[in-house]
Amino acid sequence: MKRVSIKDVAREAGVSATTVSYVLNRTPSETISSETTQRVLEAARKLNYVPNLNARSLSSRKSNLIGVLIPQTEPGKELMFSNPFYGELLSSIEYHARQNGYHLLLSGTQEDQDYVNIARNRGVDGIIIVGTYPGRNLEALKAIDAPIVLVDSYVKDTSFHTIGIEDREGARIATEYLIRMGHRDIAFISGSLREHGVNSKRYQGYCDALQAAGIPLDEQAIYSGTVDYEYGIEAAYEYMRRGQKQTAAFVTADVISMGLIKGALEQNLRIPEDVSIVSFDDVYLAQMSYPSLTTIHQNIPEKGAMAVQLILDAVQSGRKEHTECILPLRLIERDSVKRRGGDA
Amino acid sequence: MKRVSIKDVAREAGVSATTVSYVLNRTPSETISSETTQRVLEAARKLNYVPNLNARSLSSRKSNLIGVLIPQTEPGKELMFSNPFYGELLSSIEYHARQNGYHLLLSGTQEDQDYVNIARNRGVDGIIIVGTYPGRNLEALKAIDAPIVLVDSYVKDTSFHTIGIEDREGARIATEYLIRMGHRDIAFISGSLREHGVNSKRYQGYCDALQAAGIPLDEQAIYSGTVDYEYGIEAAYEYMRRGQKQTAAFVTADVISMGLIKGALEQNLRIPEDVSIVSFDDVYLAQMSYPSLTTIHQNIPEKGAMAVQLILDAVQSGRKEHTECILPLRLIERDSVKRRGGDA
DNA sequence: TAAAACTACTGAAACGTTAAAGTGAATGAA
DNA sequence: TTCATTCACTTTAACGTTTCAGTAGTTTTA
Repeated sequence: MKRVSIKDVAREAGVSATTVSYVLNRTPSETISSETTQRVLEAARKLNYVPNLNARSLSSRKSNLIGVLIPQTEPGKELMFSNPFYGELLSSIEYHARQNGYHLLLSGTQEDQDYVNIARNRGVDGIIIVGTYPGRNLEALKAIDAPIVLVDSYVKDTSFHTIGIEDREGARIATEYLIRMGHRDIAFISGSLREHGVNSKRYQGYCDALQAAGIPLDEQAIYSGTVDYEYGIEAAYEYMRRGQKQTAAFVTADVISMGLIKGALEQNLRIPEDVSIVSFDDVYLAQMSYPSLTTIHQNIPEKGAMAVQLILDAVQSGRKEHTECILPLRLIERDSVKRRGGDA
Repeated sequence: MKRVSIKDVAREAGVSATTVSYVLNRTPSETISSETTQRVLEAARKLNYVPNLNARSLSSRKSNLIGVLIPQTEPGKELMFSNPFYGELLSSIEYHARQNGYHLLLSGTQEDQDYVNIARNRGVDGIIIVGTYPGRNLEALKAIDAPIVLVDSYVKDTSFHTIGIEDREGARIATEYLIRMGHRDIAFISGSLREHGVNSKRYQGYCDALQAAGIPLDEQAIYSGTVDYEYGIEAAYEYMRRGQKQTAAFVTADVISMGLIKGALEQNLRIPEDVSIVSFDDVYLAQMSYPSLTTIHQNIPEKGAMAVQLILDAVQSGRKEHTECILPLRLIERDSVKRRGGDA
C-alpha cells in the first residue's frame, strides 16, 4: 500500500493541498465552504489518509510529543522498573498525555548524558524527567527551549518546573509515628543519598523527628543502598550483622520494605513483632505484602497527571514562569507496625 | 537559543549542507577528505549541532522509532500497568531498543482503534503490540508497511511476526503438578477468555491435564475476570460463595494470585494449607508474596529483547517472511503449594 | 595522449506538511 | 460608480534533512 499524502487527497478532491490542510485542521482564520469541506473529508476518508505528524511537526514546530525520561536504577541492570513506582507514574503520564492528544517518547536514563538530545532531536513539545537527573550538565538541559518538568528532584532552578511532595515532612511524620508507637531505636533505610535527591530530604525529616523527641542520632542505624528488592534483603542481613539494635525502621521505598520483610523472614525475624516498618510511596504493592505495609501514601496517578498538565499549560500559554507543585501526603496504617511497651 | 540546522554547520565549515550530511552519516559511497571531515566535525561541535530526526525521517523514510502498544486492562481504569508483567516487558523493550539506537513511541491501548495510526502518523520503523490487539480491524493493521510484532497473541496471520510461549503446555504442566501433589479439585482462575488471547490457551492446557488424569471438568471450578489484584480478591470471595470445593487453583497471572492470597487471608483461609496455588508469569512480585508463589516462569526480559530483535532484523533485511518465536517455560517451586493426602 | 575512472565535492529536488501572502470574484459601502 | 471588504480559495516558500545527479579536477589505464 502506497503512502498517501495530502497531495493525493487534494487531487482526489480537486482542490489545493493547502485547502485540504485547512479543512483537516479547521484553521480558524480560514473560511472554507461547507461544500468543499465535505468533498475534502470524503476524499480523505476514501483514500484512508492519515497526516504525517513528522512532517507537520517540521513545518509547524509542534510535535504533540512529550519526552519522558525515567531512571534505570542501576547501570547494566536492565530492569528500569525495579521500582514499581516508576511504572505506576509512567502509566498515569501515558494516560493523561493520550487523553490530550499527545504521544510519549520514552527513554530510560543511565549514567551518561546523551538523552538531552532526545528532546532536541525529535522536537518534543515538553520533557518530563523523573528522579534526579543523572546527566552531567544541567546547562545543556536548560538550553532546550521546550518546557521541562522535573519530578521528584530538588534541583532548584527556575528554568524548570517541578513536581514533588513534602519529602522531609513525610519522613518526619513516619518517624514520629514510630516514636509515638513506643520505638526509640529506629533504623533509616534508603537508596542512595545523592544530592538533589528525595532521599536526602527524607533523611533530614528522619533526623528532625529524632531530634524533636530527644533521641540521639546513631550512625549504625543508617542503611543506604539501592532502591530495589535485593537491597531490602541485604539490609535485613546487615541489620543482623550490626547486632539487631533497632526495633523499627523507616524505609524510604516500598520495594525496599518488601525485600526487608523477605530478608527478615529468612532469618526468622518477625515483622512487625521484632521489627516495625513504616515505608514510603504506597505503590500498589504495599497492600499486597504480608504483613501489608504501613506507609506514607503519595498520590502517584495525580503526580503523573500534574506532570502532563504542567507541560500542557506551558505549551499553550507559552509562559516561561517557573511553577512548583507540591502534592499532599498522608500516613496509611496497615499491619507492619507494632506498638511497643506500655509506656508510650 | 536558536535552533541550529545543518545549514549553519555548513556555513561555519565553508562547505555545502550535503557535505555535512555525508560527513555526519559517514555515507559509505561518498569520499570526503579527512581535512574537510575534521572541519565539519569541528563546526558541528562548536555550534552544538544535533540533527533533527523528524526531518531526517521525512527524507530518508527511516525514523529509528519503535511504536509500542500496551493494553490498558480496563477502560476507564488508568493504570496501564495493573499487571506488572507489562512494566517488566516494557522495561526490557526500552533497554534493548535504546542499545540499538532506537527510541520508543509509547501508547496504551483501549477499546477503540485509533492507535493504528500512531504508526503511520509518526512513521515508526516497527511496531510491537503486546497482548490481544484490541482494535477492531486487523485489516488496517495489515495495511501498515512497517514490521509488526505481536507479543502474546494467537492471531495467526503471516503479515505479523509473533512472540509467545507455550501457553497451553505451561498450563498443562502447572495443572499436572497440582495433580501430582495430590489435588483433584482444581480451580482455574484467569482474566477474560477472549479469542486469540493467551488465557484461552491456558484454559486448554488446564483441560488437557485434567483429562489425562481422568478428572472430569467442573464448570463451577472456572473463574474468569480481569487481570488484576482486585479480581484475585474477588475470586477468593466467590470461591467461598461457591462452597469451597477446590483444594487448589491454577491461576493464569501472578497479580491475580496476589489478590487471591489477600482475599483468602481476609476470610481466614490459609495458603497453601487450605488452597494450593500454581501461578503463571513469574513477575518480580512472585517471590515477594507471602507465601511466595510457585509459578510457571517465563523469561520476560528475553521476551522484550526478542521483540526488539525481530523488528531490527525485519528492518535491516527488508524481508517480509513471517517469523514465529516461542520461548521456553519452566515451573518454579516456591511456597504456595502443599502436598495433599498420602496417596499421591 | 586521449579516454576512462576516480576523488571530492556541490546543487537541486524531494520527503509531507503548514504559514504567509496573494488572487480573483462577489458583495457592500459611500 | 468606484473603492473597500469579504469570501474561498491558490501559490509560494519554508521546516531540516537526504538522495540523486551532476561537475570540475586529478589520476589511472591502454
